[in-house]
Amino acid sequence: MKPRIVPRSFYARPTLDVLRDLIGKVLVHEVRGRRTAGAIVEAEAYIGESDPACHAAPGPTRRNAPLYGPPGYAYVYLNYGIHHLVNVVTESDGFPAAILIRALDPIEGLDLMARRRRRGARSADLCRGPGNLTVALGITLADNCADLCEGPLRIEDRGLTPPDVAWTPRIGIRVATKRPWRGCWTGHGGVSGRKSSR
DNA sequence: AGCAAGATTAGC
DNA sequence: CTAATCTTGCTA
Repeated sequence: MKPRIVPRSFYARPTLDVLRDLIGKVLVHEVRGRRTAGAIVEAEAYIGESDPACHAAPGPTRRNAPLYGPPGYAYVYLNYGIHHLVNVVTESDGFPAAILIRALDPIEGLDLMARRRRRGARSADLCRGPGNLTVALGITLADNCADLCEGPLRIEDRGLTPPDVAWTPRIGIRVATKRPWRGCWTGHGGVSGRKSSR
Protein backbone atom coordinates (compact mmCIF):
# COMPACT_ATOMS: atom_id res chain seq x y z
CA MET A 1 0.00 0.00 0.00
CA LYS A 2 1.44 3.38 -0.91
CA PRO A 3 1.51 6.29 1.55
CA ARG A 4 -1.87 7.91 1.90
CA ILE A 5 -2.96 10.85 4.00
CA VAL A 6 -5.40 9.87 6.71
CA PRO A 7 -8.81 11.40 5.81
CA ARG A 8 -10.80 13.68 8.10
CA SER A 9 -13.47 11.01 8.57
CA PHE A 10 -10.83 8.98 10.44
CA TYR A 11 -10.75 11.56 13.22
CA ALA A 12 -14.51 12.14 13.37
CA ARG A 13 -15.05 9.08 15.55
CA PRO A 14 -14.96 8.20 19.27
CA THR A 15 -11.56 9.32 20.55
CA LEU A 16 -10.51 5.96 21.97
CA ASP A 17 -11.22 4.29 18.60
CA VAL A 18 -9.14 6.93 16.84
CA LEU A 19 -6.37 6.48 19.40
CA ARG A 20 -6.23 2.72 18.86
CA ASP A 21 -6.06 3.15 15.07
CA LEU A 22 -3.57 6.01 15.33
CA ILE A 23 -0.85 3.76 16.77
CA GLY A 24 1.23 2.70 13.77
CA LYS A 25 0.27 5.69 11.62
CA VAL A 26 3.05 8.06 10.50
CA LEU A 27 3.38 11.68 11.62
CA VAL A 28 5.10 13.78 8.92
CA HIS A 29 6.39 17.35 9.06
CA GLU A 30 8.05 19.21 6.19
CA VAL A 31 10.02 22.40 6.69
CA ARG A 32 11.77 24.12 3.80
CA GLY A 33 11.63 20.92 1.79
CA ARG A 34 13.20 18.84 4.52
CA ARG A 35 11.02 16.02 5.76
CA THR A 36 10.97 14.33 9.14
CA ALA A 37 8.63 11.48 9.96
CA GLY A 38 7.99 8.83 12.57
CA ALA A 39 5.48 6.09 13.35
CA ILE A 40 3.24 6.84 16.31
CA VAL A 41 4.12 4.50 19.14
CA GLU A 42 2.38 6.05 22.12
CA ALA A 43 -0.48 8.52 22.64
CA GLU A 44 -3.04 9.61 25.23
CA ALA A 45 -6.71 10.59 24.96
CA TYR A 46 -8.21 13.71 26.54
CA ILE A 47 -11.96 13.60 26.21
CA GLY A 48 -14.50 16.31 26.93
CA GLU A 49 -15.12 18.87 29.65
CA SER A 50 -15.89 16.09 32.13
CA ASP A 51 -12.29 14.86 31.90
CA PRO A 52 -10.43 16.88 34.57
CA ALA A 53 -7.12 16.40 32.78
CA CYS A 54 -8.43 17.69 29.45
CA HIS A 55 -7.69 21.30 28.59
CA ALA A 56 -11.39 21.74 27.89
CA ALA A 57 -12.27 20.98 31.53
CA PRO A 58 -12.72 24.71 32.42
CA GLY A 59 -14.96 25.21 29.41
CA PRO A 60 -14.17 27.02 26.16
CA THR A 61 -11.31 29.51 26.33
CA ARG A 62 -9.16 31.23 23.77
CA ARG A 63 -6.38 28.74 24.32
CA ASN A 64 -8.32 25.50 23.94
CA ALA A 65 -10.49 26.73 21.07
CA PRO A 66 -9.00 24.21 18.61
CA LEU A 67 -10.37 21.37 20.76
CA TYR A 68 -13.89 22.54 20.03
CA GLY A 69 -13.25 22.86 16.32
CA PRO A 70 -13.55 20.25 13.56
CA PRO A 71 -11.50 17.01 13.78
CA GLY A 72 -8.28 16.40 11.89
CA TYR A 73 -6.53 19.57 13.05
CA ALA A 74 -3.49 20.00 15.27
CA TYR A 75 -3.68 21.52 18.75
CA VAL A 76 -0.21 22.65 19.78
CA TYR A 77 0.55 24.46 23.02
CA LEU A 78 3.45 25.29 25.28
CA ASN A 79 3.69 23.39 28.53
CA TYR A 80 5.74 24.33 31.58
CA GLY A 81 6.98 27.24 29.53
CA ILE A 82 9.47 24.96 27.87
CA HIS A 83 7.88 22.16 25.91
CA HIS A 84 5.60 22.16 22.90
CA LEU A 85 3.09 19.31 22.88
CA VAL A 86 1.14 18.13 19.82
CA ASN A 87 -2.44 16.95 19.95
CA VAL A 88 -4.78 15.67 17.25
CA VAL A 89 -8.35 16.98 17.50
CA THR A 90 -11.01 14.24 17.32
CA GLU A 91 -14.79 13.70 17.50
CA SER A 92 -17.35 15.88 15.77
CA ASP A 93 -17.11 19.65 15.38
CA GLY A 94 -18.13 21.25 18.68
CA PHE A 95 -17.15 18.39 21.01
CA PRO A 96 -13.80 19.03 22.77
CA ALA A 97 -11.50 16.01 22.57
CA ALA A 98 -7.97 15.31 21.40
CA ILE A 99 -5.13 12.84 21.41
CA LEU A 100 -1.69 13.78 22.71
CA ILE A 101 1.14 12.28 20.69
CA ARG A 102 3.74 11.06 23.20
CA ALA A 103 6.31 9.08 21.24
CA LEU A 104 7.35 8.19 17.70
CA ASP A 105 9.58 5.62 16.05
CA PRO A 106 11.82 7.76 13.78
CA ILE A 107 11.55 6.87 10.07
CA GLU A 108 12.77 9.81 7.97
CA GLY A 109 15.11 12.76 8.52
CA LEU A 110 16.99 11.31 11.45
CA ASP A 111 19.95 13.55 10.76
CA LEU A 112 17.80 16.67 10.90
CA MET A 113 16.12 15.46 14.09
CA ALA A 114 19.51 14.94 15.72
CA ARG A 115 20.55 18.46 14.74
CA ARG A 116 17.41 19.96 16.27
CA ARG A 117 17.94 18.04 19.48
CA ARG A 118 20.92 19.83 20.94
CA ARG A 119 21.67 17.25 23.54
CA GLY A 120 23.01 14.16 21.93
CA ALA A 121 20.46 11.40 21.67
CA ARG A 122 20.56 8.00 20.08
CA SER A 123 18.28 7.62 17.08
CA ALA A 124 15.80 5.56 19.05
CA ASP A 125 15.50 8.34 21.62
CA LEU A 126 15.01 11.21 19.17
CA CYS A 127 11.22 11.17 19.40
CA ARG A 128 10.65 9.60 22.79
CA GLY A 129 8.64 11.89 25.04
CA PRO A 130 6.00 14.45 24.00
CA GLY A 131 8.28 17.43 24.50
CA ASN A 132 11.16 15.77 22.69
CA LEU A 133 9.33 14.71 19.55
CA THR A 134 8.11 18.24 18.84
CA VAL A 135 11.70 19.44 18.96
CA ALA A 136 12.84 16.63 16.66
CA LEU A 137 10.10 17.35 14.11
CA GLY A 138 10.42 21.12 14.44
CA ILE A 139 6.83 21.58 15.59
CA THR A 140 6.04 24.92 17.26
CA LEU A 141 3.07 27.12 18.13
CA ALA A 142 3.08 28.11 14.48
CA ASP A 143 1.67 24.66 13.76
CA ASN A 144 -1.31 25.15 16.07
CA CYS A 145 -4.56 24.63 14.15
CA ALA A 146 -2.68 23.11 11.21
CA ASP A 147 -4.81 20.90 8.96
CA LEU A 148 -3.48 17.35 9.32
CA CYS A 149 -5.29 16.30 6.14
CA GLU A 150 -3.38 18.77 4.01
CA GLY A 151 -0.18 20.78 4.38
CA PRO A 152 3.34 20.40 5.79
CA LEU A 153 2.14 18.73 8.99
CA ARG A 154 0.10 15.60 8.37
CA ILE A 155 -0.52 11.98 9.30
CA GLU A 156 -0.10 9.23 6.73
CA ASP A 157 -1.07 5.59 6.56
CA ARG A 158 1.94 3.75 5.16
CA GLY A 159 0.36 0.37 5.26
CA LEU A 160 1.99 -0.82 8.45
CA THR A 161 0.20 -3.74 10.02
CA PRO A 162 -1.93 -2.34 12.86
CA PRO A 163 0.01 -3.27 16.02
CA ASP A 164 -1.51 -4.58 19.23
CA VAL A 165 -2.27 -1.70 21.56
CA ALA A 166 -1.68 -1.89 25.31
CA TRP A 167 -3.87 0.38 27.49
CA THR A 168 -2.40 1.96 30.61
CA PRO A 169 -3.15 4.98 32.82
CA ARG A 170 -2.06 8.34 31.47
CA ILE A 171 1.21 9.66 32.83
CA GLY A 172 2.67 13.07 33.57
CA ILE A 173 -0.60 14.45 34.92
CA ARG A 174 -1.87 14.90 38.46
CA VAL A 175 -5.59 14.29 38.06
CA ALA A 176 -7.70 11.46 36.70
CA THR A 177 -4.62 9.27 36.52
CA LYS A 178 -6.70 6.13 36.72
CA ARG A 179 -8.40 6.27 33.35
CA PRO A 180 -6.66 3.80 31.00
CA TRP A 181 -6.55 6.28 28.15
CA ARG A 182 -2.90 5.87 27.19
CA GLY A 183 -2.32 3.62 24.22
CA CYS A 184 1.07 2.01 23.62
CA TRP A 185 2.41 -0.11 20.78
CA THR A 186 2.72 -3.47 22.57
CA GLY A 187 6.32 -4.55 22.93
CA HIS A 188 7.76 -1.51 21.17
CA GLY A 189 10.93 -0.14 22.75
CA GLY A 190 10.30 3.48 21.81
CA VAL A 191 7.61 4.07 24.42
CA SER A 192 8.25 6.98 26.79
CA GLY A 193 7.93 6.98 30.54
CA ARG A 194 10.62 7.07 33.14
CA LYS A 195 9.96 4.12 35.32
CA SER A 196 7.87 0.97 35.36
CA SER A 197 5.62 1.84 32.45
CA ARG A 198 8.13 0.50 30.00
C1' DA B 1 -1.13 44.60 36.36
C1' DG B 2 0.23 40.76 39.09
C1' DC B 3 0.31 35.81 40.34
C1' DA B 4 -0.14 30.73 40.62
C1' DA B 5 -0.18 26.46 38.10
C1' DG B 6 0.88 23.11 34.50
C1' DA B 7 -0.55 16.78 29.57
C1' DT B 8 7.91 17.83 30.98
C1' DT B 9 12.70 17.08 31.07
C1' DA B 10 17.37 16.96 32.67
C1' DG B 11 20.43 16.96 36.34
C1' DC B 12 22.05 16.10 41.18
C1' DC C 1 13.49 14.61 43.96
C1' DT C 2 13.74 19.34 42.30
C1' DA C 3 14.78 23.37 39.40
C1' DA C 4 14.04 25.63 34.98
C1' DT C 5 10.89 28.58 32.32
C1' DC C 6 6.61 31.05 30.04
C1' DT C 7 1.88 31.14 28.45
C1' DT C 8 -2.72 31.17 30.05
C1' DG C 9 -6.43 32.54 32.91
C1' DC C 10 -8.04 34.26 37.19
C1' DT C 11 -8.04 37.97 40.71
C1' DA C 12 -7.50 42.92 42.09
